[in-house]
Amino acid sequence: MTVKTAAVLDGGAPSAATSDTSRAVRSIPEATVARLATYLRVLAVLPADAVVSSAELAESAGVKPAGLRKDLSFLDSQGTRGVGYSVRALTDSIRRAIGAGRSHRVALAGLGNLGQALAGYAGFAARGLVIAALFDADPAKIGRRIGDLPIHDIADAPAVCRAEGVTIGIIATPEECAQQVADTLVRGGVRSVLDFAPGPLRVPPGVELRRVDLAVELQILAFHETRRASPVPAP
Amino acid sequence: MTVKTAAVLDGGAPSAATSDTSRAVRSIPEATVARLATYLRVLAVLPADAVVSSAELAESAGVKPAGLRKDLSFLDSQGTRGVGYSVRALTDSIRRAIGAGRSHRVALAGLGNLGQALAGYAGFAARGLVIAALFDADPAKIGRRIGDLPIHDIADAPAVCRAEGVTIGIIATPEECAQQVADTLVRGGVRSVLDFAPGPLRVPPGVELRRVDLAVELQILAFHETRRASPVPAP
DNA sequence: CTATGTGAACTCGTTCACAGCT
DNA sequence: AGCTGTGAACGAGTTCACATAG
Repeated sequence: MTVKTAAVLDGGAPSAATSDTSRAVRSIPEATVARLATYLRVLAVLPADAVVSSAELAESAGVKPAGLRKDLSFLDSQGTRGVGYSVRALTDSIRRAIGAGRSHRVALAGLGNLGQALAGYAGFAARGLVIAALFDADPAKIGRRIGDLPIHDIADAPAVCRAEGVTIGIIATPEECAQQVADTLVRGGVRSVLDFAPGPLRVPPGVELRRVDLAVELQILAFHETRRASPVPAP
Repeated sequence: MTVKTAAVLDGGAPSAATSDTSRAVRSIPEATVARLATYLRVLAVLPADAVVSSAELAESAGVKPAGLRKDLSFLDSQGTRGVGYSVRALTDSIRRAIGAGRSHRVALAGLGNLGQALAGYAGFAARGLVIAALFDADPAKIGRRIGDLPIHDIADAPAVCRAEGVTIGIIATPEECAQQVADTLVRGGVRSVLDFAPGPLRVPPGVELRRVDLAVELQILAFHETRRASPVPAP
């Protein structure tokens, strides 16, 4: 088998790159952050007072022991040599490093099937993510409620986001409105955006952008399928 | 701003790694494949008889010209020096390389909100992906139809998948059943799996696995938010 | 003697600069 | 002159081996 670290795609600005509000904090590699989140989930199902070895954790998380230790070396981790890691201590440590400590307020724009799936997604709260506002542009949806949150008109996003202290935005709208929605959210003070809409999206410097493109994911699988069909071009 | 190539997460087997049905085909880097898919989308909105420069395409796709050309260098691409790329020729070339040529049949397991969102997702057909079978374990859902496809009992997956010639499977079930569903699909001949369920998933060697973990994506944004809060530890 | 922590080699991917067509 | 194609430098991330602490 071949486990690949999922995908991606950048869709944002040309290069500008590293700029950011805070200066280049010499810190945890993004790839490591992703894995730390996974370790956190694995740790969650273990008794708080217990000790695990890197081998055990790695096994559960699907990575290699050495890699796991490398990841943990980025935090002020405190494993005990010859023994292992205290589940409680390690959990706290990762939480602190990753920001699962403080809670972040997120806005969700676009309440089609995908948006509703996201709205209903558990595991948000567990990770310190609080969905604080819902937006859509469809008059038929505006005003209705999902759970105990009302769906606001996307046009009101700037005001609502500020009022709710939202810093993270999720875009689950059709491709056409994605850019406009992003602009609106950013105007509301959103500094990190997770975009599910296909197509390029541009955000101002200082705003963090991540994309998940379903079509691209599938396309990559298709690629591997195709490759299977033609073992080797011609040696 | 900081555009990051999206995420990920492995969750699969420990290492086994590179093994695969076909021998290591010296071929296109995965990162490049992801971008090629994007270029394809950009190209789709251009007149077939037209010529674009790497600069123009790169601008639209959100990458740098040099990088784009590097990507294109992996295929038998034929740009004309001093001029640019023929939209038609380039499109065909990418299609062929990526496998958007032949059509792949995919099975979708789990028809909750996310599953339905996926089932309704356009852009599949456009990319040569055909949803050929739907599965769920909920008796209330089995037998109903979405579009013109009936929802089958996941237990029938092996038979149905083989009958339908399915090679790609999408798992949109709750975490608890993910592993079992994966096993079932694989038994039905599925060779590539896209997993949306959190938690680790193990597939046999030779089966390609990709994961999209919403919680992890969000967690990464939260991380950047947190980092923003503390500019620099203490110089 | 066990399991952690990490420097150093290595692999993969990105960036750049420029040579080569047209 | 203009834009493609790519070798070579660079950087990020992964793997490994081993020194180190309990």
